[in-house]
Amino acid sequence: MPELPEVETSGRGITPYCTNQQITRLVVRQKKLRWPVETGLSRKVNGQTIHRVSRRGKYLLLEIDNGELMIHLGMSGSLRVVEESRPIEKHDHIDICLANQKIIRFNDPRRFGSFILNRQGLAHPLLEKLGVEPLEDELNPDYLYDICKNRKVAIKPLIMNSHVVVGVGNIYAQESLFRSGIHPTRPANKISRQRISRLVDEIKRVLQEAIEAGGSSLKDFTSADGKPGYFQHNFLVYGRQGEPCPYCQSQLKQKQIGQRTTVYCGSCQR
DNA sequence: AAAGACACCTGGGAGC
DNA sequence: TGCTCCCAGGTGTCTT
Repeated sequence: MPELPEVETSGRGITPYCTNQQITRLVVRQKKLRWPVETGLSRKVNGQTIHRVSRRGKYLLLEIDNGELMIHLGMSGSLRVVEESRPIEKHDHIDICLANQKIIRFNDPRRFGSFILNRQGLAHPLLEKLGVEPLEDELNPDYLYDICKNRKVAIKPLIMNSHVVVGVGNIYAQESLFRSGIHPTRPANKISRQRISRLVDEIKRVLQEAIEAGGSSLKDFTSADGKPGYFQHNFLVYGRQGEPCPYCQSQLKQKQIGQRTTVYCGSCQR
């Protein structure tokens, strides 16, 4: 399940192989992704050079001559660097073939991902309304508290709202709320500035730790066997319903909040 | 404007 | 073993 740390790690993983490389061919085997892959995409990017890899939210941006390839991994997508000889596997939907004989291969079983040629830069409809980057200074206590004080919605869906802050998915929302001792259903406007400040710190910390863990577990992005493998992080509450709270030992609870499963500690989180 | 429901899709696990 | 059912997850879009 690619959350921001996996996206960041994927970007770093492919960067050394594709930066300043010419695209010799683009192969689309499956057009039906989250949005249909643009007709003639292959022709449009053929011969262009990838100048830079960056990230906005969970979108990876591969800057090319006349725009950028905007890749979203959805919930099950992955990118791998493979040799040309590597057999095509199930759900290998798109190949970016490069002049250095490497292929950036996009695999996505659930096809919630997307592969878009963006000619509008940050004005693209999918980018223009995105909230702040969690690891930048723009996510700070002032910013988040200002938003929270006017909202009655539960804090968990609020921090998962990509128009507020990008890159906080279900897993890291649960982890950061647990670490900051805030109950996931607490209305956003009923949380003190001090506690919001703590939450901001924990969001940054949990994401940063996961990126560092990913960087070490993914050092070879061309690894022969298996997928790049989303790193196993030591989650404190995610997926641990019924287990004892790591802080107070009381049994962790599970609840649907905004159609998303949420695990939390009823005594540590208020 | 805010909040909630819903859709998209497949693999994997549970229950029969 | 095989079938059916349900769930996970991100996020855009529609409805209230």
